[in-house]
Amino acid sequence: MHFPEVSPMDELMAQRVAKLDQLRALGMDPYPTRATRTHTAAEANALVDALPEGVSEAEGVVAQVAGRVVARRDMGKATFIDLLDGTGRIQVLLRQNTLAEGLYDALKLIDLGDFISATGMPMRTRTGQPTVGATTWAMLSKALHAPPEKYHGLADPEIRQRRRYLDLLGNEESRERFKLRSKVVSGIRRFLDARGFIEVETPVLQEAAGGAAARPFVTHYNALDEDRFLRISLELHLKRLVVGGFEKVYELGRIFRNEGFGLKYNPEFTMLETYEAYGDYLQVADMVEEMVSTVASEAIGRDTFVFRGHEISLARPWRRITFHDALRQYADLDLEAFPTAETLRAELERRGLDVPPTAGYGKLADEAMSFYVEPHLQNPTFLLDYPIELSPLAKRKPGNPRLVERFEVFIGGFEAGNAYTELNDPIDQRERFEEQLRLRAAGDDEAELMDEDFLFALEHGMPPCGGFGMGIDRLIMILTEQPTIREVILFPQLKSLKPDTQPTPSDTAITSSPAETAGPTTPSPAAAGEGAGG
RNA sequence: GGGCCCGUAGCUCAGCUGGAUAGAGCAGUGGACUUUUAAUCCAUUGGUCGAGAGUUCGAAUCUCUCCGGGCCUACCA
Repeated sequence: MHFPEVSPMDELMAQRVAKLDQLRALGMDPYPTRATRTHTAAEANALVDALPEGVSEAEGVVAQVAGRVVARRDMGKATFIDLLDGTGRIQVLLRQNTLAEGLYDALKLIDLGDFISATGMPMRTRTGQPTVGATTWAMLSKALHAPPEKYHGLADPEIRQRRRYLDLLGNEESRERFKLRSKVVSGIRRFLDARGFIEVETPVLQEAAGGAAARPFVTHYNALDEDRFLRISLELHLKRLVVGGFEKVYELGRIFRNEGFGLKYNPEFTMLETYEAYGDYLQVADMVEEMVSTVASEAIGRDTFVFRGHEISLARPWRRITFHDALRQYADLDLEAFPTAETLRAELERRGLDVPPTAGYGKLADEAMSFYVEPHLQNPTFLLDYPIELSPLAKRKPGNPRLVERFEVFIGGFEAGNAYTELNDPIDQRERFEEQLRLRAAGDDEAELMDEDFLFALEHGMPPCGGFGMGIDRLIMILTEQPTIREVILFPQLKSLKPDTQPTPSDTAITSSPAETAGPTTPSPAAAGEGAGG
């Protein structure tokens, strides 16, 4: 195994713990209650960069910076320390002749990973590096473990994902990637808000999880002594809101699907769903094109990406092709020649595809699409007009009762989004649910369940409506050019650690003499913490 | 579930066709150095080589079992 246990008090940690006492002996609290800073690293750097040509000191300016000690170069009577804060790095120069008595010697109590503050004049060193020429410094928080190796960083993917804090504090690319994710998400919100959408929140815990073909997680509600299901989609509640009169709604939230995890799957993932009254799936397609290309350009500054070896352009317009035409083009398969589940199954088996025994017509067509078509769809492509069997919540296509007005959008060879002209005929919707129940009875445990309240809502009338759903994580994968979903989720699902490898608290028990400031031990744990401050 | 691969110091990794006391860099400790930036230089601490069993005069190295993990595949619109 390559996963380090939380070590018992090893030698390195013992040395750091001993420094706690040494700091206290010098009158320095290793964990002071609060800190002050006047400048972020970025502000301090900018201040120096703004100095006129030939001027190397910001005379009269006193800047206090704070951050984690990420590098240290000890030159004898001068020491350079690099601090990392949320805005970047700032170098601090500490010299024996500019620090108060004893403060220079106390530098040996600073280790990599500690948080300190340093105060002094912003300046430029001989080599041009913006630097705070410190006249004093203070410990803000002492770290008891060494940070990851400074040059190679933390490389083990498991530790990087399981202990993301170590990845983030050691690997700048990782920090940048998650900042980018945040910019994309806020960009999506800005885009939708600007178009008059309102953001809403709907229940995660549901009596029946519907709106998608997936198995839910089950949990137990103690107060009612009933099971609840974690939502697998946002759809049915958002459409209730359209019935209620909200014309443009979206929700950006976590959904949960009880399935395995892998390169592009995580059991909990972030979904965007939008519903627009008086819209249809073609209007939604226009909006999606605009939203994704706009957000990519704004958040990342470009609209071409290299994803899994393919160059992908998000520039508009995006290609549009029907589901049937795509199968004709990439598989030389004409679905109209195989109109029943039996004939289609026979054809796919003749071609050597391994299809699940319970698959109905829709599932079979989808299998063929996944196998033959999906890998070719690198640049954004809308696949239009799906078989009705695959889409129990979408409205029929006028003139062709076997198709629905639906698209899935593919980018980088996988599905990134899904949209319908929403089915608003309550009678038709009831029949579709009944068909789903038949599929379920035939062994498809991902088929939709009847949702009587949703039907009751539709029976009150829902305006024509275009709806859309997009897996945000997959979009982020493309925009950050990451081949795995785990690299774009801060804390991805991982196998649980077996008990004998789990850190045990007693292993990390630390003994050092109590701080002068420490009060008597509170006898009741319930009385501790939380109440103070404010 | 199937296939391939990995586990050596706190971190990043060598060593693996069996050979003596298991190495390097970083981090740590001690020392030199008042403008460095992967600082440099000198010295030095630290390892039950994932665990167990076996083969052998001798195992980090070969075999088996187990533990933990990764990748691919399968499952998963």
